[in-house]
Amino acid sequence: MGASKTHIFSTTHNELAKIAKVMAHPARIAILEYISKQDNCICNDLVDVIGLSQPTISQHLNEIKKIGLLKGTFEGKNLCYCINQERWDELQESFHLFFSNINRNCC
Amino acid sequence: MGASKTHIFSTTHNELAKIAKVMAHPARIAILEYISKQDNCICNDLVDVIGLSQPTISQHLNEIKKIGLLKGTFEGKNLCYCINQERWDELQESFHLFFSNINRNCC
DNA sequence: ATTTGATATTGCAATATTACGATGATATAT
DNA sequence: ATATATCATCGTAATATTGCAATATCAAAT
Repeated sequence: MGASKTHIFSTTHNELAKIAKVMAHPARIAILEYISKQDNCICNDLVDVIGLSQPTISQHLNEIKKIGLLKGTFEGKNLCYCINQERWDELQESFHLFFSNINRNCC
Repeated sequence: MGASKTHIFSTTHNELAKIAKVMAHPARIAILEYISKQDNCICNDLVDVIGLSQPTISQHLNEIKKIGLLKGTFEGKNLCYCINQERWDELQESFHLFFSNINRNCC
């Protein structure tokens, strides 16, 4: 085994799990927080800020990119990206919905 | 490697990542949603509801328990647990804080 | 055209996760 | 006491994740 049985779960559950998975690493939390606090698009400096090797940062960025949290240009040297705020708000809403939907009558 | 370099990150980042990790599996999302919607504490039926084997469900429940999301008795047959609502609210607040803290002046 | 500066990709080793069968433990019913 | 029902633990196989060195790529400057 080792692979999740995604097919037995609903799309909603799989989607939220996928988002959570991206957030399930302190480096990616740190990267997201750093980018989200910038005034402008980011150029490099993440390797210095986070403290992991360049290939590792690159991989983490890719995971973040996969769920649509980054926007900008990713071409060669003119790369310049920042948080996709629309997507950011969507994720926030997903978590909000999940946590809001609780039966307060229990216990 | 294979292990996260948790020591180079802040407690806050590690904590949020740990919580996200628990939510990073559709089975655990489904389990949490199911329990959180119940009127009463849960007794069994999770194996039927989710569709994974009993040992697997047991493992997932343990992960959820580790971050304090369940309360109740876990002794033999008198087991009876439900969502720890205080903790639930804490986690909700953690995600809310993370997503709220974004610089809207960028792009 | 070559160098430079920066990110991406590949390949690999170490570790973690997911899943389940077999087994163990524990409480209740018979 | 024995059987039954239910959850926990162990052991193991399959797969995924993390991290980095080496290397490739790519755009701009020289």
